[in-house]
Amino acid sequence: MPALTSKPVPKSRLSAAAWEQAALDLLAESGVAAVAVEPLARRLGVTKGSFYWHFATRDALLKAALERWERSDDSDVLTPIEAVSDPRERVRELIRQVSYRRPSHAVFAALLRALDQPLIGPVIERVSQRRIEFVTNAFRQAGFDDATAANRARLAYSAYVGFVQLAPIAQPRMNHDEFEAYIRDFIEILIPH
Amino acid sequence: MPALTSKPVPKSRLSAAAWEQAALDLLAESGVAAVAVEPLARRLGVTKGSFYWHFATRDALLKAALERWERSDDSDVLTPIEAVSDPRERVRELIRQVSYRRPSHAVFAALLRALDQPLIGPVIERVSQRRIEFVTNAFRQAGFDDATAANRARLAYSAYVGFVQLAPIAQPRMNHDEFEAYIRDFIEILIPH
DNA sequence: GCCTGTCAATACGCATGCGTATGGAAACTA
DNA sequence: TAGTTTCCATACGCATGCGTATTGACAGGC
Repeated sequence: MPALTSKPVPKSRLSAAAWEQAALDLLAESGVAAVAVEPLARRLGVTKGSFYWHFATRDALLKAALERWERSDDSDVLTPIEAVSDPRERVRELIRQVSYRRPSHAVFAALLRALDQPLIGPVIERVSQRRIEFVTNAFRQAGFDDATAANRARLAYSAYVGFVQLAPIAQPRMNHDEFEAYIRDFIEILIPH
Repeated sequence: MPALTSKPVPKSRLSAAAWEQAALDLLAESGVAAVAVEPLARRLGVTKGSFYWHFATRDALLKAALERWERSDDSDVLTPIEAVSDPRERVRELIRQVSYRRPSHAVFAALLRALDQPLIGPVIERVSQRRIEFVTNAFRQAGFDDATAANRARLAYSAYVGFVQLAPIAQPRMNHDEFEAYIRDFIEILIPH
């Protein structure tokens, strides 16, 4: 039974894309600092001799992986939700996405904790900008004036970021009903009536 | 001119408290990972031979420093604000404290980014619990029922945490007036009228 | 003035991480 | 089948961080 931690067996030979995906998986699980060459290689069942054929440096891998994530995050999360016409329902759906903690959100949470690093900061900055604009538009369509919509969007996004950070240590661990009630209040507070 | 980064000159001989304070300073500036024995010793103008006389291990220092911070954070931030009688004004004052980014908040922001570490998680957990209770009480006094007060407090605290995290990369860097307007909306949204 | 306890310097061993160099095996190509 | 390209293993050098061991300097108590 060869199962140390995950999958220490190389299917065949590796591609750069495989390294990038593995980096994102590890990133989501254990944070940016854990994305190191040797551990990744062990996980893929090879040695770092392989890695340095595909990438010049560790930062190059990180950069490529982040670009991959940023692309997929946009098209997987925001774009589908844009189809929802009612702005209240759209925001509700956005929040619901978060609660289900898809892999993309785990990556986001991990990146938030490494905002200070030069490779990470700009990514979060761009993603945040787009998301806040997305929510601002929803609020405008819900009838708020521009300034109010912007501030409510900032508040909503900050609350989202804070929630993502605090969720793993949430005190008595909210159950499903409590969470639904919280979301109801969340929406009601941000978009009254 | 012996000034490399800060103060590489030992006043005399060091105490454990001096190490703890230096650890908190470095923590606030560069995060938990930066709190390493040799860099700290350099900063204090000694070598690690000194450190291991005062502390058995690096984690022991971190633990002591965190206890020190947790104590002072309670008495410096929450307790003084409890004196403010009007709940709206109390929350407003709490938020204002954050905006001025006192050292204690820089420590908090750094700790948030290391929530996964076993020494950090419980500290943030306790501090968050107390703060959320504090805000929940304010909302109750403002006339909300228990469940609503709790959810609004969660939302407010999440927004606070998110704001602290995002502030360093805030897009066009809010100016003072914009920030004041944001705070006004923040209060208005959370405690209408 | 000695002696003991307090604080610190130096030197070491060990681990982990990055990146390089070089050689080998497997796969594709001609 | 011979040769080239692609992918990977092994071994090394270097840096940083933790913790230990040993020795030294300087204080105060006697």
